[in-house]
Amino acid sequence: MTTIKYRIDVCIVDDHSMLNEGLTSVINQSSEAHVSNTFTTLAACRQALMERQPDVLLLDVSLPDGDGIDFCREVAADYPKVRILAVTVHDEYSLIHRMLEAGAHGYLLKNSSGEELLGAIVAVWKGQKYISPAVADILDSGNDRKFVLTDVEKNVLKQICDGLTNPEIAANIHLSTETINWYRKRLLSKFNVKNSVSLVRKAMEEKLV
Amino acid sequence: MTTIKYRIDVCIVDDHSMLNEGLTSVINQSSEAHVSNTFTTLAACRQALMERQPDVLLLDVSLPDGDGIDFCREVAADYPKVRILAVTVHDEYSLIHRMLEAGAHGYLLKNSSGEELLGAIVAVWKGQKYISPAVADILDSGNDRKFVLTDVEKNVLKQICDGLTNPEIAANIHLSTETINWYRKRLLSKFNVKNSVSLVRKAMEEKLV
DNA sequence: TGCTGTTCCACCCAAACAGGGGGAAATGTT
DNA sequence: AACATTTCCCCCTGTTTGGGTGGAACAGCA
Repeated sequence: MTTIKYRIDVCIVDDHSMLNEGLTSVINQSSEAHVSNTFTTLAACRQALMERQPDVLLLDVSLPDGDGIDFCREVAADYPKVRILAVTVHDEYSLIHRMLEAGAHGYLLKNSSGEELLGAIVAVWKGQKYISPAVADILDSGNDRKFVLTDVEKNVLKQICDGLTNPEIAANIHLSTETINWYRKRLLSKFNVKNSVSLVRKAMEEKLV
Repeated sequence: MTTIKYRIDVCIVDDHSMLNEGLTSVINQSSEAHVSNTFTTLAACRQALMERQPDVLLLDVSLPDGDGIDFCREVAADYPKVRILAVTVHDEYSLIHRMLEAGAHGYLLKNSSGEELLGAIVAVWKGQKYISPAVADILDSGNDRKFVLTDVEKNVLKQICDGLTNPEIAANIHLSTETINWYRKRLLSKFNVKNSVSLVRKAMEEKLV
């Protein structure tokens, strides 16, 4: 048995305090890392980061407080030495992609084992990227059928999902009703569906809303 | 310090093994209960129940294997002595209502503390119902605006959500297109929305799909 | 400079949707 | 038996949608 020189300093941001307590307990039982703090809101975490930065930040995607993706970008910019490991239930291509693009150093699903979590913490701490196998599969398979949308298309899609009609959307973004109708049809074609209802379902399933 | 006579036997069914391990660790550190087994699928749990029944079963709603609600009904029928405590992230009125109706003895959100969890385990073990305060609020506030749908309405709603048109649905359940159209309009009115897209969104948000 | 792609707008047209009306048969309740 | 409720069907109306086709303005790029 080797002597431990250093235990990685970990903070957790997740609104499910059950998971917070559970993960803390699991991590603290290990010899590689220990949890110095847990938060259930982004605000609390942001506050604490100003005082003190952990080595690794475990970050959920959906917080009551705001968006884990934006927060990830924020932390990566303000505290580049903090390694960010996304820990979430969301296995949608779009979310994983955006999270990694926002500067996350690893992405783990909550159905991973505690063992894998510890391995991931060590890996990102060492400066490696850690993508769990299941997530890597999703990234690969999603690569061919990823939905590339222009800004206007995203905007129109969002408003369609909110139940707005072509004339209403047209009024909102100062375009012709016919143009909006054209975008709607392009979206139907890109998502390979035949009506707006299916479009909305698919967009929601892919978490593009 | 009092002497402990008995520790409540707890099993956990949740597909997020991180939470499983975490909860196990939290519960086992307490003096009131201990975890005898954890499962990530309903099938595994069903198998184990035939051999041995715990005092309390912690049950998630969404399992990869099937529906936590149906499973709850099944366990309540086959093993009436097993107390079921729902532990989930879902805070929608419809789900809570159906879970309790299916025979759950308690309902806890995953953002509850470990302390509250232990209290809940003890409470349901004693034969009490445990509804966490946040959940009780939802049940109360949801009582007035609950959506009561007839069987046909539910059927039509489901097919609308799948993107089927009036003629298609009419063909499926052997009714006139006009009748389906009438049901659609009744749904719009019941959900207080003005088009099918909004209807689908609301139904999905309320987890009625 | 020409090429390619994106964005925007237009027109036709059939189908589907949404709002309003009325009405009949079956079922259940009292 | 009288009553309400549920379920089912039909009509009319205007709006919205979805499937085509076509074309102009503008960008980036070779």
